[in-house]
Amino acid sequence: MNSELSFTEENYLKAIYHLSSEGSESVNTNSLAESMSTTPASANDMVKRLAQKKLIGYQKYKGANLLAKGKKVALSIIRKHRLWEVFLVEKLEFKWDEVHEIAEQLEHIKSPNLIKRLDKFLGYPTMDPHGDPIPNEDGVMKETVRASISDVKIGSNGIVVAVNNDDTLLLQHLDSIGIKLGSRIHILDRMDFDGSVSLTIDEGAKQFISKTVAENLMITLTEKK
Amino acid sequence: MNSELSFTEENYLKAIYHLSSEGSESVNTNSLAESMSTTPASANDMVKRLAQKKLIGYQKYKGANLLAKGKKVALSIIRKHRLWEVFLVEKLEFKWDEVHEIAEQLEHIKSPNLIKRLDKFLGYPTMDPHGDPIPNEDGVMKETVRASISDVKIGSNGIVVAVNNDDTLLLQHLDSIGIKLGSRIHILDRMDFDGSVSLTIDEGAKQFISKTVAENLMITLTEKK
DNA sequence: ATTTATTTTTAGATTCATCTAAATACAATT
DNA sequence: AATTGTATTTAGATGAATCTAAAAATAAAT
Repeated sequence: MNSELSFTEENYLKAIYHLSSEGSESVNTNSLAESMSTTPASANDMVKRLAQKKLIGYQKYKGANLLAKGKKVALSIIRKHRLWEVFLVEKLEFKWDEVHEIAEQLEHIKSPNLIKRLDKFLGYPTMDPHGDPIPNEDGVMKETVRASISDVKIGSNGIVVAVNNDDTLLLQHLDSIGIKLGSRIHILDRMDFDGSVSLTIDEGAKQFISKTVAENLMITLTEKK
Repeated sequence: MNSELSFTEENYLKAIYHLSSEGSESVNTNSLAESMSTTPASANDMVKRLAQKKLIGYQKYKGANLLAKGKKVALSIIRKHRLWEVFLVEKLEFKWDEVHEIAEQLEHIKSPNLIKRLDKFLGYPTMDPHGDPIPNEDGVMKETVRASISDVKIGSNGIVVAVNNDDTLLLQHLDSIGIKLGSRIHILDRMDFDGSVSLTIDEGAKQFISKTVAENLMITLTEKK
């Protein structure tokens, strides 16, 4: 009858949410296992457990999908993760590429009041330092219209709102060339032969970024500069 | 070779520290079990594991005592616990009787940097909201000279620095009669027949507290008012 | 429609933290 | 020194969360 979930259970729910974009489509065992850095057998064990607790739907060989209860949990974990990231960056002066793994731990702290008060203390932010939206208490978040730099038209202007990757090396590379959340981007050109992109950052000098970097950089489109 | 300790292991080390006042004397199985709200058998299992990891000294039937490594861990957990309590009270505006169980979770967050930055953010406090000293990075803490109100001479003045008890009812009672950390106390009299004490709080009107309350209230003695 | 390859599931083990119940050691008294 | 009582330890089980290795089901390709 203990409804407290383990850290692992919470992490699986979060992974299913992320893998199924909004928690609707069903997630197959192998990709879940990969996302959790574990074996398909372990993922399958966990899926059965979560299904028994009515947090996810699951039928043999058909994959897993979040049920209402499970989606609620996933969104609350994501909310906590992102609020803690804001705290770490804005209050403790961490760089935005250092906060992910600490937030992975903090997101599991259980307290009915803590997150409410943290949210207030931070001034009710709607985005985390990576530009991802923070769900409100009911799990609702404003989705921003965003696109990868590799998909956007030449001549577009936008603001960096997310990096689709937690790889520390990539994040540090971006830092070194001066790209951070909130940076204003103007797309100058895209090279057909290797997919690299030339652009300006905050109205600065022309720079090149590789196809891989372009693919992982998400911007929201803006009209002009 | 994984040196990461589980939450439970950390909690046992902390309990041994508290039970052996400074981690020197040895702690017997039964009191450790009681302090961890578990059975002597479980405590004994854990003691064997911690001894194998060279965190505590242990010989059959002789009890457990912290070794240098274990004491360091215990003090670092206590440091984290108390810093988080300061954060919760001073920044998130929790009352000081609400923070213990949240800090019990936060104290296990692992990050080489987090506590350093939190400490700085809080202005390097030396005491937690309950008046307990916060160990520095090397595990050193300034011990304040303190005494229970039930032991102190009539006519003494002091400042409330700690409550030797986490019982929520007691903490709420203190709150309701206006006693909090930092309150200035003047001892007027002690009744022999029931051990109750009359005193003033922050130069206010004369009040009575029961023997039990007096025993649990620790003050540091000050010269005058 | 078979065969082959991939994905998914099961079966059986392992480790951690716990338990109950029983055995053993130590301490205290007669 | 034998007895009684208490503290401590062991033995054996249990439930998570994991693993490897093997079996079964589904999907893809000839």
